Amino acid sequence: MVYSSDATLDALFHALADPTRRTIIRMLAEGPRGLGEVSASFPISSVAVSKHVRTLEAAGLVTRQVQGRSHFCRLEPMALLTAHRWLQAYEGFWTERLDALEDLLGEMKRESGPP
Amino acid sequence: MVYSSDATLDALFHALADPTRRTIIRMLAEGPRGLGEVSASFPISSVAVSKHVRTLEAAGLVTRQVQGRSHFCRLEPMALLTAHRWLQAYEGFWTERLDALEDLLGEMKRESGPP
DNA sequence: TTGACAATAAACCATATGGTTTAATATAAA
DNA sequence: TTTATATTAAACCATATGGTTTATTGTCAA
Repeated sequence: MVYSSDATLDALFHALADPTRRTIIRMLAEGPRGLGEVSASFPISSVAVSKHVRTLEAAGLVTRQVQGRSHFCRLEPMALLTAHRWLQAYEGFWTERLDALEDLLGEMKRESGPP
Repeated sequence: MVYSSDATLDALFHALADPTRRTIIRMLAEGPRGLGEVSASFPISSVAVSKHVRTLEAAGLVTRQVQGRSHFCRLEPMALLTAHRWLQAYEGFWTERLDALEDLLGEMKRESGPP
């Protein structure tokens, strides 16, 4: 198992905790975009969007390629894997609950049963 | 597909973005604990821990059962499923990358090949 | 060379966050 | 009935956050 430091997870989950940043991620999942284009799709200032992108970069979720005066942003999905792995450690707990729920539903069906 | 509101994801990822709160989660994954016991295992004040637990409750990650003057906390793993599902939407992206990496490694092995 | 344009830096603001200490509240035990 | 215990409420503090507006900086185009 690969462990990620607290600081990494802090930055990662913090980056994901903002709706604007999650929207940027969804946007970049469709392909790399210029910062200008990203910025234009939000009702906040380009300065604010720029900061959000920096936060995403700090979390390793986005990388940037500068070309003249345009900056291109690319999603780094491997960073999401880190969060996914953290959650996977608890996967057993919810599947357990889902299974219990399924069993319960099965019983209810049998009880109200086929006439 | 079940969608979770922005506010839900905000609260959830924010709750996960703090190392103390993640430790509380790990602790409660072993079974329900009294708030006192949880509190005692951190170097911060019980008031601070209490606030963290409230944050976890707000995110739906923990529920509390009051028994006299003791409060018992229980992990609610289904809340984690919400975060997991959000991440799953991007699962394809990183598996793609992992596959590419695997292919590359395979090629390198073949090239340095069996003599 | 002179503007226009894309992006950041700096300064600023209101609010949120994570922590503290000191009441206050409710329950258990003496 | 006191007194001790478990927890929260309130007030406070330093710093972080998400936003703004106004310089700056660097690059492309006229």
